[in-house]
Amino acid sequence: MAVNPQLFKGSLNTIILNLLHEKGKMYGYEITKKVLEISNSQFQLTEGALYPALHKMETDGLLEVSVKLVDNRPRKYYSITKKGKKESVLKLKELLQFISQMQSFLQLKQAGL
Amino acid sequence: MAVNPQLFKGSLNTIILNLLHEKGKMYGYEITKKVLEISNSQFQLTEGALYPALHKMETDGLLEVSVKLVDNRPRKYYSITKKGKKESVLKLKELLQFISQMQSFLQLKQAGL
DNA sequence: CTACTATACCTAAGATAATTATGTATATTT
DNA sequence: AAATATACATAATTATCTTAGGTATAGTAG
Repeated sequence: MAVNPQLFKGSLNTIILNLLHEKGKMYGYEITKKVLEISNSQFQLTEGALYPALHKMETDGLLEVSVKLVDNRPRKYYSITKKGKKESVLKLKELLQFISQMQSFLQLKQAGL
Repeated sequence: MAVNPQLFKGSLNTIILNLLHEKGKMYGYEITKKVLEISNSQFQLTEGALYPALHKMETDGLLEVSVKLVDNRPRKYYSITKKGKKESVLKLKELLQFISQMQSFLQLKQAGL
């Protein structure tokens, strides 16, 4: 009973930013696994969606990268910048507003408006 | 303090279907005004988004149309089909799941996971 | 009586963002 | 030896929305 992935689309950056805000630093592959885990396998964040999103947020100055060599393979750790933290708080607010908005819409529906 | 319109994108059809499920029949212009009203002007559903969505749902058999002449102008009333009702219930479930999913994500965040 | 606003439909060009399908390469498990 | 997991990445396509425009009638404001 997976959640319609369409709904997550608008919240992708919000999820990533808040994860990084919380965890400090993570690398791409780790993020995909973590999101799968905390969503009980309901939100499969594909790499084709993730990597371009990470690159864009880096370009926008929300994230910064440090590369580390692990097992002879380079890993790109993303951490959140000051600007990114502001953005993550903002996006969290927006998400909460959206949720409350949709809930009141559904309540109106049940009230028979 | 308007809600980020990006978040509504994935819920456009859900909103339209549930409105029509509730109200019986509505026409396009009426839907834009109603959505603006019940969202306290926070979600401006543009016509460029609405009409293509209505046409697609009609093609998909979720909606059906009856044209009425009001003040010498044709109005296209959309009503929901049996198939559309099933879809609206499904989409409502998906939305509630998404909301609960995001809330548990935010709780995990506050718990410091 | 003219201009603006509201009503009511619509589409097309462009932007954005996701999916799907690949591609590369190493390490581990079967 | 083959398959899976790890770890990065991009390109083509598709979906969906914004922006901007178009048509037309009716009512209101100056």
